[in-house]
Amino acid sequence: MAEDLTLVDSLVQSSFLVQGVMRRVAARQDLSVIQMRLLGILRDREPGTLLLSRILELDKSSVTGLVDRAEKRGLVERVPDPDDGRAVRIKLTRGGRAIVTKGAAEVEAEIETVAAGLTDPQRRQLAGLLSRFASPPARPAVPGTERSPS
Amino acid sequence: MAEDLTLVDSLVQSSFLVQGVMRRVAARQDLSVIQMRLLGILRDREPGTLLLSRILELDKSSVTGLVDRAEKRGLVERVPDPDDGRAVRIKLTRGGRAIVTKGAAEVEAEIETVAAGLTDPQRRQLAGLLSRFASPPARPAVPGTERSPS
DNA sequence: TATTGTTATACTCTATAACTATA
DNA sequence: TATAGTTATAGAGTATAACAATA
Repeated sequence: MAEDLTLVDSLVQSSFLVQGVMRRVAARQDLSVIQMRLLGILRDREPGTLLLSRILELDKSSVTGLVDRAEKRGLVERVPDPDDGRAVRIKLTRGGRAIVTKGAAEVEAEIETVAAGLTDPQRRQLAGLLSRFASPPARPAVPGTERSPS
Repeated sequence: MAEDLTLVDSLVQSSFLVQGVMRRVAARQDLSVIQMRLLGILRDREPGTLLLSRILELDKSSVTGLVDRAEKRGLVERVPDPDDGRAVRIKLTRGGRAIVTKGAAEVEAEIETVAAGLTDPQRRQLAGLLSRFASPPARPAVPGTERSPS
């Protein structure tokens, strides 16, 4: 069983599978995937609204709302940018960091479970191939794009 | 460059990449990913509201709204189920089929572009590994789960 | 003038609870 | 009683357009 899918089909189906895992993990903290992804991005950065909108590929006004809701729940905070009076820096609170750390660990664990059928060499191979796929060398992308909650 | 990510990281990142492709392709038809996914599911089935809700992992009332909007745009239609007076069958219209066919081709083309850096054997290998990942043999899932617009 | 960010508005997506109709 | 589906409601997520403040 499980006759091989095409490359595209297998990528599309696994993307839904992974998104489903993230959705269930985020839901446990009463968060959406996009909220968890926001927290994931903030783990190693303090971007402004505009940069966040480029990373997430959302309109800046959508980011304002996203950050509003996260801030209301005490997960992130806005601090004034010392170098630019117009700008803010958005950063994780301690509570936000705790939640994203836990969420990342749970996503990791659940995906590892799904991948349990693969041997170690197969896992390394898959990781290597996907790395090249997910980060093509010649990609004129936005700096910092596609860093995600893991 | 592109030092290898962990298996989980590469899966998460590629899932965002693929979802981004689908979002842009669907947006060209002024559709969301979930609407395009709905059309994709209907390509080879005429499920009822309840079965659709299990496939999409949404509440049945969410499916009602989803189908309402698709029907209003002439992409799907509800026909009475001949075997059950309570049920409906949701099916693609001709226009809906045209759109999903085009969308699937575009997703295919865009993902192929991203995968252009891989050799043929690498592509086969990746497809094979992902197939086993995306459809683990021992998965007590809902029948029909995770079929997507491609 | 251009950039950073927010606000106002409208629509889609989603879940919960309550309901109707049929089995 | 149970099942299939819809409706009412509320909230999150998103984009567009217009705005304020700073560069």
